[in-house]
Amino acid sequence: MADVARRAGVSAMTVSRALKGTGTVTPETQARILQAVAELGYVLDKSAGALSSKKTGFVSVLIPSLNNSTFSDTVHGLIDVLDTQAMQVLIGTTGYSRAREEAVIETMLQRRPEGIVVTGGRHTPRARAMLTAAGVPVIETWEQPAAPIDHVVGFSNAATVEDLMARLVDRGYRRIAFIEGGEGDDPRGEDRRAGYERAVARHRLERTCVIAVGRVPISMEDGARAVVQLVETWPEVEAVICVSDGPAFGAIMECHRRGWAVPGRLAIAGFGDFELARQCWPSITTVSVGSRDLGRQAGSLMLEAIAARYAGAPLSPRRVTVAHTLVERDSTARRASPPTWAGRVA
Amino acid sequence: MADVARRAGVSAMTVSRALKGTGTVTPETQARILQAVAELGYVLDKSAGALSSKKTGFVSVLIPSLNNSTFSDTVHGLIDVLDTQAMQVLIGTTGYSRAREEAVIETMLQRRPEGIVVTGGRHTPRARAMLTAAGVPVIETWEQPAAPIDHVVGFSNAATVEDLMARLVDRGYRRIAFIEGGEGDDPRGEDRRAGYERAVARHRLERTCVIAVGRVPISMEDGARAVVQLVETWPEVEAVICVSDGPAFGAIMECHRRGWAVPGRLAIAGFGDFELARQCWPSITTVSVGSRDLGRQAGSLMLEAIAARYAGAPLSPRRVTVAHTLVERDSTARRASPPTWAGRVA
DNA sequence: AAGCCTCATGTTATCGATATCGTCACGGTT
DNA sequence: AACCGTGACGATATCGATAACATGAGGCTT
Repeated sequence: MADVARRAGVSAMTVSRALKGTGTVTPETQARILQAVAELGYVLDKSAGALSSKKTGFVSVLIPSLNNSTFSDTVHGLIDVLDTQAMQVLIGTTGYSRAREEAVIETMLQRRPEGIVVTGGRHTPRARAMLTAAGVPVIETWEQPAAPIDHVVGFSNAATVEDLMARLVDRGYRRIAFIEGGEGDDPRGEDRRAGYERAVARHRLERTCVIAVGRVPISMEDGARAVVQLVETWPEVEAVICVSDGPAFGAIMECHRRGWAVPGRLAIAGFGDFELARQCWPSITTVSVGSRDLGRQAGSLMLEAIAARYAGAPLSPRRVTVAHTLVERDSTARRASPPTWAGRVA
Repeated sequence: MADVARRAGVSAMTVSRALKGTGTVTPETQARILQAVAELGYVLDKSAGALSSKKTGFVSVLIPSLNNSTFSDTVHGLIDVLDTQAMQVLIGTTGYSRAREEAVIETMLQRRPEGIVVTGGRHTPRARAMLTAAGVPVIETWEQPAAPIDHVVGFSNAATVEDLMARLVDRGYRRIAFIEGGEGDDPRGEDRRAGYERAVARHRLERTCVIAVGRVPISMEDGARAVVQLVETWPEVEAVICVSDGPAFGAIMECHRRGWAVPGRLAIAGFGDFELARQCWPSITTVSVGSRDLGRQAGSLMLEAIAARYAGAPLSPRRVTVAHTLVERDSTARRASPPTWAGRVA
């Protein structure tokens, strides 16, 4: 930066002002500086800037995995918003493990983010302590923790599945099963299952039928395996809810392979409203939670919280509930099961 | 850090040494320091460390989008490897736009990454200039640029589709179409299409049939629309290759909806070997490029290049070609078309 | 026993920017 | 004409760590 200053015939301070738009600089000086910058190919060093201004321009976000389109949507939503204020998102993946989450949080804190967004509301005690002690806004997402660390932008996973169950019961299904992950730590999946169980009780259904397969996040293939296991174990089951759209899709494809009509033989629903659910044949009944919008809302709240903190009036903990929508599609249609091949095969 | 030093009765320098494992510190001193750290809840500030050591611990990676499972797989592979050396990955998304890529590169350079991984081999002139001038290892991935900036870990998109075409021709298909994106900048998609065209010429097929729909990256729904358009435009077409597995899946589902047997009426192939392709019914013939492994290889090369640079012997540009594999599945099976419903509908 | 090496630790300078305060010139006010 | 406010810019201190060199205590060599 000193080089640029010399070349433009000004002080480093003026260069700094010119480059970040703050303070007052004469248009001519500004032009001279920008030209010097261009000639020298100078690039501002934000690490240094961060050190003196105590603002890193980072917001950390922790998600279980990048491969899950649902969470990457949320991250995209966050980026959409934070990008407008030139804030950069530092992404960390926790691999559905609280222990890894704790480790990632520690790494992240070393970068002094101005805000932290985490997925879920259950953490190791040390993780929780670190988040609290960080002294920056924290947003927990995708759940509705009973005792939030700070802010929350989420929804109740249990409630979504309860609603879905109510709909299925309304459509006349009584023997409804649930497919979930067998190993690993997936609090949101557990909540959904709890919602299923509550619904079974509330609607006085005969019994709960839960098939647990694979390691979270369970795959399409796990769904395929699970549906077979389900039909073998409880042949009387009429409908099944999968913990997410991936396994629901796998289950449907397996039914195709075996010639089990969906929803004729078995109605299948998922969670998440992946693109796949809309495009699948039959289209999959699911719950939409608007992941990208969830990310955007978290982003806006984060900007507000950061600004408030610098203004000396930290935001008191906010709880934003994002709406979920039941998307009823063909895979649970009660009669005239749309995907029947009768008469359509050439 | 001074507080920790005082509490442990040592100098800040010793604390620094203890914390980053470098240098020599007596076990007792180490223990005392770690205890002071724990008591004070002190967290190292890497921005400051980066400034003085001139090592940020960042590697930037630019991908078109997080939502594309293929690229996130590559990023995961990168993280797998870089994590072992406590290097953090800074992810930037370019939204399939060279202009955005240029902007993101500039932002990234302000963070002084120790290495940069970009997707693709075509960039704006300024982007290229910035990458060159950055003075750190650069790896271009997912393509085989003719004139690389520095290192390359990729494959020829054209060659993969040529291979796939050869296989289809081998299976007896002669009228083969290609479905691609209509708007937007997707160099890899264009390469694949070029491979398709070369194959049409080489095998002396009657003509090229290209359907372009939607904006890149094209969706499942785009694939569904495209296949309808295809059958209407060229009813004689026997097989179609889609620019990726997403639209291939959408096309297959649309065929189901319309009662067009796959592969009986139309064989359909994709690209990328998404999980969906394996689980779909019929399973989708595709090209696998091992995205995660690609990421791992890029990661290893990056570590090597970074180490070499610090050792004063920068690595001369390397070109790593990752193998692609044809995965032939049911969606292009020539006869006894597996997915026929004859006799399986109850 | 003198000399040397090694190990653990301390001192000082520095990384590259920005916060803060100071300076100076200029134009408007009374 | 003296005064004051404002705008443009400079000088200095500082952010929090680490590189590089210095120091001193012991153990080892011959």
